[in-house]
Amino acid sequence: MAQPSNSLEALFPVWKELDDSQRAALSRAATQRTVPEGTILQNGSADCVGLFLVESGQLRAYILSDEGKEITLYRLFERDMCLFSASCMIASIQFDIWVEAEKDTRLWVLPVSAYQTLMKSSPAVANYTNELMASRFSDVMWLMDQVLFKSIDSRLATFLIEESGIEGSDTLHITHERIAHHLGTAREVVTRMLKYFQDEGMVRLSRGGIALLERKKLSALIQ
Amino acid sequence: MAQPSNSLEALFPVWKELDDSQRAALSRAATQRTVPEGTILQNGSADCVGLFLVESGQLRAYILSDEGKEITLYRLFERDMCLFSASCMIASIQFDIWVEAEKDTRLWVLPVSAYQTLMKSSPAVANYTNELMASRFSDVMWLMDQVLFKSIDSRLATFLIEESGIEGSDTLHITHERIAHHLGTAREVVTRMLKYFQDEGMVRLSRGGIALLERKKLSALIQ
DNA sequence: CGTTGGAATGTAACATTGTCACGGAATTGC
DNA sequence: GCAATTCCGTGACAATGTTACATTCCAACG
Repeated sequence: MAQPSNSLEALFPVWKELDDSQRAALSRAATQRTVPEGTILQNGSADCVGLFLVESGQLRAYILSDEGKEITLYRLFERDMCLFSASCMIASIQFDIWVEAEKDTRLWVLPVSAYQTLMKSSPAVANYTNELMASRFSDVMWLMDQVLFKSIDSRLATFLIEESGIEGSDTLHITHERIAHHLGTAREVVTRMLKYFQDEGMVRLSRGGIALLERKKLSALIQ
Repeated sequence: MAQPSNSLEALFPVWKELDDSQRAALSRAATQRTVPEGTILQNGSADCVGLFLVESGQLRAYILSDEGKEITLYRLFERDMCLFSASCMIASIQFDIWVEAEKDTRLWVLPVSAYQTLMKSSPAVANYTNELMASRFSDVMWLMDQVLFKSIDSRLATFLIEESGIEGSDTLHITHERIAHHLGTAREVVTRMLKYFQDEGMVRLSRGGIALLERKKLSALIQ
């Protein structure tokens, strides 16, 4: 059977540090999964399937309040690995994260038991996991900085520019509500600020769409 | 020479997983330090002395904005270890943390190089470091939840009760400004809310002091 | 002792952001 | 075409943050 273009071997950075039996065990345990956009891959602490290794597509990790407010913590792209879908693997993790597919996504699932065995026996895997967690930690600290120290106009401008980079286009197809969920604010606040951006000529709004007209002016808003 | 009551052996949980040469190397590298209340042990990314292992006293980790706003991320007590004073050890850490002594504190300093050698060679140490990072990550996620989803009265009530637990007293000796720095808000906001608490009979205020009068009423504010 | 300087607190006015309650417009599914 | 749903616009108000001071308390000093 033909290997897919992005094999486990190519995606998992510490593969080269593993010995033959470890490689065999991981290959045996790993499975592939393809999910359509919108799929909730992880809801809070509910399940603990294993680590997700993104082969293609895009995931979004976020937290959710009792009242339904949400904020995006970080996003995962090709080659990124999602630790928190396996939070039961690490006893000290005491919070609930949600993960959804932002695009149709193909991913490897590495079961907790197999990965845990690797971590216990291989310092390389344990240290890689460490770096991975530190990387997500850094993402969340960046977000903390944004939430605490930046104003909404700055944060919205940052988001629009970032998003246009991800999509590779000056026109974003996204609703105000989705933006609000990314930023952890209310839809009305986004609408209000976008309207101001439009009045200033920085964007052109349409239903479900935002065209960036003046990147320089938007960038100037970023503190 | 007499060992201090809290030896490295007693404080470092994975000591028992180390072999003799590892123990010897760590003992040789570790130094002790005693710092008075108010000492800044770590400022941003400036230095990278090593891991702090608290023997006695109390530390506070926080972030600081350009404009001088700050918020407490978590606190460290006896037996806790501070990873981020050694952030250079983990390449993926991309944020700046400040650490100050909230009380006179006695701590061990484990130099980065020695600890890194341990992590590379011992899965136990690497996995312990993992748990440690996950634990701090959880602290920060709790804070994120507070900042995003809770109101100020709830957060202040939570802080007062928590603080009285730490101090073991119903009377706190702390200024409004220090509380504001813990909560990541402005001094005036704390003053305003405390005045409300006092009007409701929940606390009695004095210069530099807050007496908790009605814990039940305070607890009821916590969402 | 009185004085004085700094730290801590009080407070009013205003700006920004979040919440609530709508209504209207655009799109989708019959 | 029509109904239902999604998305957006908007005004009023609440909560929190900011600015700019005034006032009070305390400790140190002469």
